[in-house]
Amino acid sequence: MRMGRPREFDAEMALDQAMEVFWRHGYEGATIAQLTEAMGINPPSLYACFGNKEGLLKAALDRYTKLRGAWMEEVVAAATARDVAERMLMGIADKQTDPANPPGCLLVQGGIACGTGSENVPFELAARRAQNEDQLRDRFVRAKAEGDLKSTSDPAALARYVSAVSVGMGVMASSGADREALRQVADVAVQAVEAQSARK
Amino acid sequence: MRMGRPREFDAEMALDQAMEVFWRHGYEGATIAQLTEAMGINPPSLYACFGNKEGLLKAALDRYTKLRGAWMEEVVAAATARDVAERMLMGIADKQTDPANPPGCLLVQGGIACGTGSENVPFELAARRAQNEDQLRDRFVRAKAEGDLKSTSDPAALARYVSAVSVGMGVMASSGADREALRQVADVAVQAVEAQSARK
DNA sequence: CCACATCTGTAGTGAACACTACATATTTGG
DNA sequence: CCAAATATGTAGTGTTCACTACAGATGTGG
Repeated sequence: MRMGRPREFDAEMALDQAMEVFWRHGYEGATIAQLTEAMGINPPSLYACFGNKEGLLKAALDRYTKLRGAWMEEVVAAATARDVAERMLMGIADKQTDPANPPGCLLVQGGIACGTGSENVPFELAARRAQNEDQLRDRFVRAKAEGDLKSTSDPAALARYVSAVSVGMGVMASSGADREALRQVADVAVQAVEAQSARK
Repeated sequence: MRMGRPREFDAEMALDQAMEVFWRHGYEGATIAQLTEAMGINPPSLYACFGNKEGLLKAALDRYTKLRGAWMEEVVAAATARDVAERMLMGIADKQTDPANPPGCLLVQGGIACGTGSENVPFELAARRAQNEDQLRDRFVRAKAEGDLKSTSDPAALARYVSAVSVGMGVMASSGADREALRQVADVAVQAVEAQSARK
């Protein structure tokens, strides 16, 4: 098997840069010129490595969810449903206002509505958000089984609620909300989960 | 004063059609060709009437917020902070899944992230969302003064919370969540406001 | 050192975009 | 009926977009 000339850039480092461009400008707003410049490569290298613009987005999303996957494990490891919600939402308040990243969440900023030819981008993002929601739901199912949540609680609805608040906070962060403002939202939001807890 | 040839289309009806295109595809995803076709006019008529694409968006946003303004009045007319939140969020669950409109909310679908040259579109949308939030905050300030909310409650934080949930629900609606799912989210969300109520 | 495979940089490609020049049509004021 | 003013439809304009042809560079296997 012949090997040919080796690639001169690091694919993961390049992906990190692409991720940031999509994060800041959205899928449609990000241009190949911006992406290649941020990645430090030329268009042919991008297309040889990732197929096309949408392939690059998917690779960036994979990397994003992989990085966040470890954190989500910490979140669902909290002792109670209430603590899961608090750890999740407070963590999001911090992450979405971390100056090391663009504000908000890539799974929202990436593209909520797209034009003709990119219709599946919003679906792709929604599918990744749904993964987080499923993880939360499973955790809340367990919490209900453990008697941590009321017997009348709906774990799926609770997970969807926490997911909705997360998304809403992401949009606010991207439009300038600061960390303190998001933490206040998280603080109020947790009280709804608390109201579903079996023990006061 | 010379009058010239009168316009052959109704500006408000044309705006309604443009609004729907922006709502479905976002600002960047909507093309002038799609807009003119939906509006039933040709590009020169569009530019003569609205200036440019961004001017058309602003006009559509004005119309959208005007239409929703009446409904917001009903929302804040509810008797208690809790009822305000419930009326708001349940109404949003219904509106965002109304088959007469595209799913979700124009103030979110319009554009959360945009590319170079459209940077102020997200700001424009955020400003309109902030108007609703201010309206809610004023209502919650009153609720606190009336003793309806606890003396420890933060009306601004509560308003920001309800606004965040609304936005999150909008994103969910646009990615396929049905009315029942959104109502469940609203139901949970209201409990946080209930927890801030003075009387159980 | 050679044949081949893969990568890289330059320099484009056609298509789609927002926007407009211009000729024509339809109104009002005199 | 004429002149000025505004609207309309046709048919473009230049620009930017995602994407690629191609030639040269750099590696591996024999």
